[in-house]
Amino acid sequence: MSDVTRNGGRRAARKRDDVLAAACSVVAERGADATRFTDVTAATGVGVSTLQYYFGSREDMLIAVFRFAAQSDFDAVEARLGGVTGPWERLVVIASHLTGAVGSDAGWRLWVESWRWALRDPDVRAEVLGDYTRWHVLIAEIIAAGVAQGVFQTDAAPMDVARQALALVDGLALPVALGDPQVTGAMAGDLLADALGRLVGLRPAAAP
Amino acid sequence: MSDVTRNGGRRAARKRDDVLAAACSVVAERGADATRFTDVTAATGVGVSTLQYYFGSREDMLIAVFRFAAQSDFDAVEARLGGVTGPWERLVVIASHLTGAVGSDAGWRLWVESWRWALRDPDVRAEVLGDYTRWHVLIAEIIAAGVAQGVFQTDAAPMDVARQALALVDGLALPVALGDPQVTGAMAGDLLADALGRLVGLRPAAAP
Amino acid sequence: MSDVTRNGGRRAARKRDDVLAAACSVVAERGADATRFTDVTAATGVGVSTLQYYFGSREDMLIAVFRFAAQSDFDAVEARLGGVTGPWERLVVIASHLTGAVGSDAGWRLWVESWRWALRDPDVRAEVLGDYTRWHVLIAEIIAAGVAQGVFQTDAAPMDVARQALALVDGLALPVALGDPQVTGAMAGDLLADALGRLVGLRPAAAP
Amino acid sequence: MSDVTRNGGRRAARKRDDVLAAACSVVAERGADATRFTDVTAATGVGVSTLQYYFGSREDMLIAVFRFAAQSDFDAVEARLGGVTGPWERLVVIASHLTGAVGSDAGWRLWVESWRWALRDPDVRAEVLGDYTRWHVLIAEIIAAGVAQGVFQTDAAPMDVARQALALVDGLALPVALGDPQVTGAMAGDLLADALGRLVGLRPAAAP
DNA sequence: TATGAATGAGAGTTCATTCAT
DNA sequence: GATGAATGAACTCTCATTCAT
Repeated sequence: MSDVTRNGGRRAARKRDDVLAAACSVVAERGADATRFTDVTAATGVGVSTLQYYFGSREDMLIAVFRFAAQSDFDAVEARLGGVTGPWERLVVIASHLTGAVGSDAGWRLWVESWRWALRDPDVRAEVLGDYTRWHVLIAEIIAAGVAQGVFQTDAAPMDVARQALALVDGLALPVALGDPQVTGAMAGDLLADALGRLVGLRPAAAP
Repeated sequence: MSDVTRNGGRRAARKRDDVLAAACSVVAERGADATRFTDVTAATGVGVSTLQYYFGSREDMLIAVFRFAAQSDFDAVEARLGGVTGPWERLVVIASHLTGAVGSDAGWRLWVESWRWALRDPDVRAEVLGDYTRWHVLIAEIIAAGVAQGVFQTDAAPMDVARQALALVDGLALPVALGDPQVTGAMAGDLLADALGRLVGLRPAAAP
Repeated sequence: MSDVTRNGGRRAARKRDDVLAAACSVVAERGADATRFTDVTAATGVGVSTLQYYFGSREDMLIAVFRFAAQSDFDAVEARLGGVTGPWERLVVIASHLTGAVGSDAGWRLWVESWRWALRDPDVRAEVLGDYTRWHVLIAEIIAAGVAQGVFQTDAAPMDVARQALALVDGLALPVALGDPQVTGAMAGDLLADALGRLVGLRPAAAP
Repeated sequence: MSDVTRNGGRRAARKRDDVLAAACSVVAERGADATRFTDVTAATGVGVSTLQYYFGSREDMLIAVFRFAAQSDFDAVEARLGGVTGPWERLVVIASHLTGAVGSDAGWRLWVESWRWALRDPDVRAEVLGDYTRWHVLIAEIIAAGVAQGVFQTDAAPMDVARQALALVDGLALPVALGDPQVTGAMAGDLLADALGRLVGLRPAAAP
């Protein structure tokens, strides 16, 4: 394979990823069921046939979008966790990312779209549950570390606390995404921090 | 007019409600976007044009389903709360209902479908937020009563605790609905009870 | 048959005629093909079933409209011809009526709708040709009288001249109805009078 | 691109035109309002979706038919005028074409369909008025030439005479198209020639 | 590698009509 | 005499997909 070909391949792969990123926005805005090839076409300037060439069927494209979005989310959080060492602060980073308090709520919307698709598609379900577990494990590790460091105080299993914590995050993202006037982003952040603090047994001294 | 006419009207209204109930099942199973007139037709034996005669457009039918399901949910919980007086027990009733620990998870699925639709339709959003507030208020009243009776101990505003509690319920329903093998219904119930207890400051003496 | 019944019948017949008149307006505005029961319903407040009770099928209703409109037109012209005695003046009355220079162009539009329907429906064609002949005869009589009185001068058969005259009227109504900015109603009237004058050999002395 | 591609494009364009020509017949026979996609499908063997791919919506197809027919008409007359030089003869060519004395009356029917559509659609109206003016101008030029050559004798403006002449043609086409037994094609031709002669002041010497 | 042409399947909607009252 | 409920037929349109280039 010549350099030219390889460069072409790389360029093509990059273009495919660009299209994928644009498709994410479209799916986040319109919803997966309502996303047609034409919508992605309009958002990217790439023809319908080309999309099919890249992804296969429409369903394959949507699944590619879910996977891409999930990975992007995880990557983004890992990047933001990079310099943060305190268990409580790490928890807050994750929470604020997922509730969309930082960044747009496209991530959360795609998360919901993935859930929904997973309800009916076994393959997607497996992937979503896997991602779900990745979050649980990540959070559980933070909690275990917090307990070990004496920042948190709880005798519950870290994995259980992680499940409770992630449930809280997901559940609080809803009214924010819906634009509930009674639950603004800032309020949601406070409610979330307060509840997380109670769940992990945040010791008063460490409270903000 | 005559009794016959009135009965005819009543019978018609009942038939419409029967269709609506069946449509709820269909939407819960297939998802709102994927629910076609023909799907409801297959589930009810009623012709497509009759569905349109009853509901108007397909969208109107879906919205009718959302409304019907939300009201049914609320009615069911109120019925189940009928003989329950203890604040903690009342809270558990609500939680167990919403996570589908009792009854099918059709209710929760429809709840998710409503959210999703609400993200894009302002009218539905207003209704969903209204329903959301109804739950908040119901839970807040229980919490306030629990605090007054000394069963709960928290200095947070009951409405805020209610928001945290409902978020937990919503968030924990997700893995259950997805059939996460690591979070069965029973486990979710325990996790939920434990977390709710921490949030409302359930006094040890009252713990089950 | 009691008086009450007869009055009821008369009242019913009048109502039917009112509906028919309203239906004429609807057909003139929307065109026969595009006129639905619903459109007439909206214009009259009468329910669809009642329209069917009055007229039978939709097609029957349209044919009733054509017949009603044709008769109304003829009646209106005869009324306007009542006090007019001069052949040239009588001709002008007819011309001005048909081109819609006087009154709305609903009459002309319905005339066109009748033509079109007649192209495909033999029964309507027979009626339209009959009406057409009525106009020819009426005009031919006027021309014969004009020639007899020495107001017109032509050696052509009056019936032939009548056919030419009516053709002119019909043909000039078109651009007026279309709102051709180059052929206003007044201009059309002048063109028509001029051309009719030439066709019937209007003697200069009688020219306006 | 390549010859093959270009041929493909040309072939496609030709096919579209074939379909258009067939659609003209269908519209002429059934009327525009009554022309369904399936009617054109039956007449061409081309699938419904292909028609939509070619023309867009059903309305767009009808408008394409109108435009195509109008242009065809004009082209045909220009072709027939090719070798004819005498003003009177040229006038007769136009008249005989428009009344369908030569060729089928599909052209005239489509002309009527265009009028009708133009009554309700502003875009079509503009096009129809434009075509109308083209005919007016063509006829006016002939009349002016005839006057200049001394074949015609009239002091009216050529454009006005053209309007009268075209009105006559349109108006006489009606009974012919309707199959009025009292006005056969030949008679209509005579009536038309006679009336046109009077309108343009055809000098006896030049009469046929 | 990338894309336009063509097409079939399926959906929502309109509308006249029938039936019962 | 008049009308609402219910329903089947027909139509337009959208959209994913296949084929050829």
